[in-house]
Amino acid sequence: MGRRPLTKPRKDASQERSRATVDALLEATARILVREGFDRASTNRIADVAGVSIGSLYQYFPSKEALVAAVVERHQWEIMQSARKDLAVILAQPVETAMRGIVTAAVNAHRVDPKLHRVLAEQIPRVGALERLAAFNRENFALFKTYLENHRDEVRVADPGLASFVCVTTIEALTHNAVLSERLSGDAMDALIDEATRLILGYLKA
Amino acid sequence: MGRRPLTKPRKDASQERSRATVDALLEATARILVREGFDRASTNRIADVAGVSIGSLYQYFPSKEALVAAVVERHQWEIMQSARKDLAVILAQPVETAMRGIVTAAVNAHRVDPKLHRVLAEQIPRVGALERLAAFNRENFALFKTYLENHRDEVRVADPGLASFVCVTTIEALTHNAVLSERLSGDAMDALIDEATRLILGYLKA
DNA sequence: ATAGAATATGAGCGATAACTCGCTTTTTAT
DNA sequence: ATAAAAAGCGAGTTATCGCTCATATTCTAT
Repeated sequence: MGRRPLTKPRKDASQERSRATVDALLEATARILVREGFDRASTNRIADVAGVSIGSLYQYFPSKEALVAAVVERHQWEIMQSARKDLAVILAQPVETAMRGIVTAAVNAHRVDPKLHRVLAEQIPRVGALERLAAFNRENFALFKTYLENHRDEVRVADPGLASFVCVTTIEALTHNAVLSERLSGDAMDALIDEATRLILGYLKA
Repeated sequence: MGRRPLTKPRKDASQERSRATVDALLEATARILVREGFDRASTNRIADVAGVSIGSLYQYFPSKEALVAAVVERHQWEIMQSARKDLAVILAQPVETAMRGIVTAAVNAHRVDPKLHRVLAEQIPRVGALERLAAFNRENFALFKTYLENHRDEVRVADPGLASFVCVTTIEALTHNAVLSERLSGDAMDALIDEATRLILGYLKA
């Protein structure tokens, strides 16, 4: 009887029950990360909070790192959902409105579970998930650059690559800091969006 | 015989020999952080690399956290050394030259042991050292705000607090990303300084 | 020279972490 | 009804980590 992998982590969950288990694990991981930080998030504790045995955890995730990476991936997917629908519209518009739209979209993206976003941004670079984050940023960069090239007549930009680096970095930093600073009353947020838009437009239009 | 603290970590090192020990420990910690990351930097390993016994480590640092915090502090002190002398000159100048000076100073500050800077920025927020970093940023923010208020006639700024947040965040993010991105050939760096200066000046002068 | 203070040592303790494995229970398919 | 596959279980293994302490060595002052 060739019994093979009983402890070797399985890839997918085919039954309804197991899908619920995986979900509970992801949810528990996110909750513990937010409430207690990465260091307190032991696999035993995660399984406990999820109401699942430690053995089951390792049926679906080969390591703690894989589990955290899955949480990161899921969060980024949700952020992308938030941005994608706006983005299609935005990229078809002239710079004045497009830039304001991009800034607004960035703020909204950061508002998807900001506490989780913070802990992932601050404490997770250690796991390989850093790679995914970098890829995510590269995609934003490429999108922005393409937009600039397509609207070259509206802006004064010598080097679209450099300008994209400047703009994407700036927008990301401003929205990130603003949302995570608890300085985020609705009015303050609107003011921040105004300022960021002015900043970027002033730069692009010389 | 009231024998008191034999294992209770001592505060300072009075003899030459012990000062060398402390220094070796700080150096070893920085080296391991850079080459292997926070997680591999166990106290036993640090002591080993420093060529010092684990017992001696705990004579001078009450905990691993204290040791890492000391490394952070030392790095920030070195950065401040780099910035302070420039800053006095800069803050007495009109915005056009001052902003370029600030951006340049920020770049130079990030160039003090950039690898250590990266690992401290990325992996250390967990220890209380995060507090020191926040304080550091708050100081930059306050300095910038004061400058803006003193030069109100040269710029068009409705809210100096908001404008300082925007400028400091932007400069920090741009220099941080640029220096840590290995995109740092001398020419590229100069171009980045130009762009950042234009960005900030365009914003401040409406 | 010598006593006491300062400094250095490293085996080992207690805690906790990630992860395994033999086994039971539930579901699916026949 | 029943066998096999899927899912679940959790005590226990292994490893390492931060840190202690009893003791040894070196330095300073008299």
